[in-house]
Amino acid sequence: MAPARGGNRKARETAEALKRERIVEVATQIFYERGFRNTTLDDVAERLGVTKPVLYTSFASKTELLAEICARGVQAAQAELDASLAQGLGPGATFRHFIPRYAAAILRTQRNIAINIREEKNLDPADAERLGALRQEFFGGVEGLLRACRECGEMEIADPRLAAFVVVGAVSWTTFWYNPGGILSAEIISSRIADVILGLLHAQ
Amino acid sequence: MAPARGGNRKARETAEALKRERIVEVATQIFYERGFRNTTLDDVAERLGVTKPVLYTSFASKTELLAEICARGVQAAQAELDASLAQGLGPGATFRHFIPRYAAAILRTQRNIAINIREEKNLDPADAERLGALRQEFFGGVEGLLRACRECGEMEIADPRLAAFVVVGAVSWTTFWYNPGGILSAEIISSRIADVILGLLHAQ
DNA sequence: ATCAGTCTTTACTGATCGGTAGAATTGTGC
DNA sequence: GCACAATTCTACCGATCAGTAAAGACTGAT
Repeated sequence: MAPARGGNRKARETAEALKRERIVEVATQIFYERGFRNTTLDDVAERLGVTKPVLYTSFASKTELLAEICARGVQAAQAELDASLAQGLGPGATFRHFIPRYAAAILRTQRNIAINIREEKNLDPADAERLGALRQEFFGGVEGLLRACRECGEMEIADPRLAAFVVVGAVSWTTFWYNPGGILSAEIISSRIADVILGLLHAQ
Repeated sequence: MAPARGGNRKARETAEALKRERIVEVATQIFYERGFRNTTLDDVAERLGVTKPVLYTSFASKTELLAEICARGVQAAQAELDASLAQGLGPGATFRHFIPRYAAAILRTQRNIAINIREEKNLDPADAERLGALRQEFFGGVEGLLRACRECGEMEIADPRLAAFVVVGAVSWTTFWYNPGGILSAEIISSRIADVILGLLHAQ
């Protein structure tokens, strides 16, 4: 019954990964509810049913935990962009494929996005720079896609950069009003937001 | 040369008002740069060339100062809405009058808006409620205006509430990318944003 | 049962900072 | 130039909390 040495190690690593995941999950919720600086690591540990030093076996510092939480939002958005680009469609079709999935990803990672926006000044400068670069990369991708749409004549876009700001802004802003327990489901909102944006760019 | 008793008192009150204004101005800048919790009142006092207790002659607490800063953003937006409504125009014309001025007001109070969004969790609960009510009032006004536009057949609006979210979101989001020192001036941005929004609602 | 290695807890430290009491200073009117 | 009021400064308190060291508990293998 006893697992071999290798298996044991693997089991420990899985356990560690699960623990890390639980910490991120709970911390995301509390940071979102009360704010980063109004939450102590004792609060996080308490809701996990453990004590503070346990957190330090998975994260080197409170800000490292914050950085991990922030990163997940941008990464989810970037993953949708990558997936849409990988479909091998033309610019317009790629954009139409992307938008509803992007909106859905933002609603899914709503708390991460909100924390990222709110707590940017509490990040370690190195992390802030890293995350800023990720955001830039994503934004550049959206802008590039819009520019491609314009160049092949599929959409009327006066200023691709401003258009990208409006698109990203309209989607990101849902973070501040979307209520998971409300009347409108995430599916309906992401689909309607997509309609609005595509209508805006005459891209339907 | 000596002012009368009444004049002296008035002078003192003006001085107090000016002092209060300077404190708000400087605190807005530093809170915006470093974040509320990363700024000490000693920092604010230092940049003003005074010491901490001086701040307490104008504000009862650090959070009261924060609340004042946050309130100014919403108030500026509300003032533009009120002014547009007071023109006595029809819904569509009122909306077209309002949008560019609203965008300009947000760019003008950019730092206040950003601080309001970021530091909401650091507000005193009573202040948070008060400011939330102000925001609600403003949002309700925009939603009502859009509903009126739809009802008199001036615009195609499927869901006035969602439309209000998109309008407020598109404008508010400028807070996070507008750079006062950048290429695009506030005038150009507010005018272009207005075009985008009005185009979106087929209201031009 | 016992031992070794791992994980968890208790208990503490050191630094930070909002807020304040009382001394010192400045300015004003006579 | 003096009395008196208003304002500002110096110096401190007390609470909070990230982070850690060292003791203790658990686990599985022998």
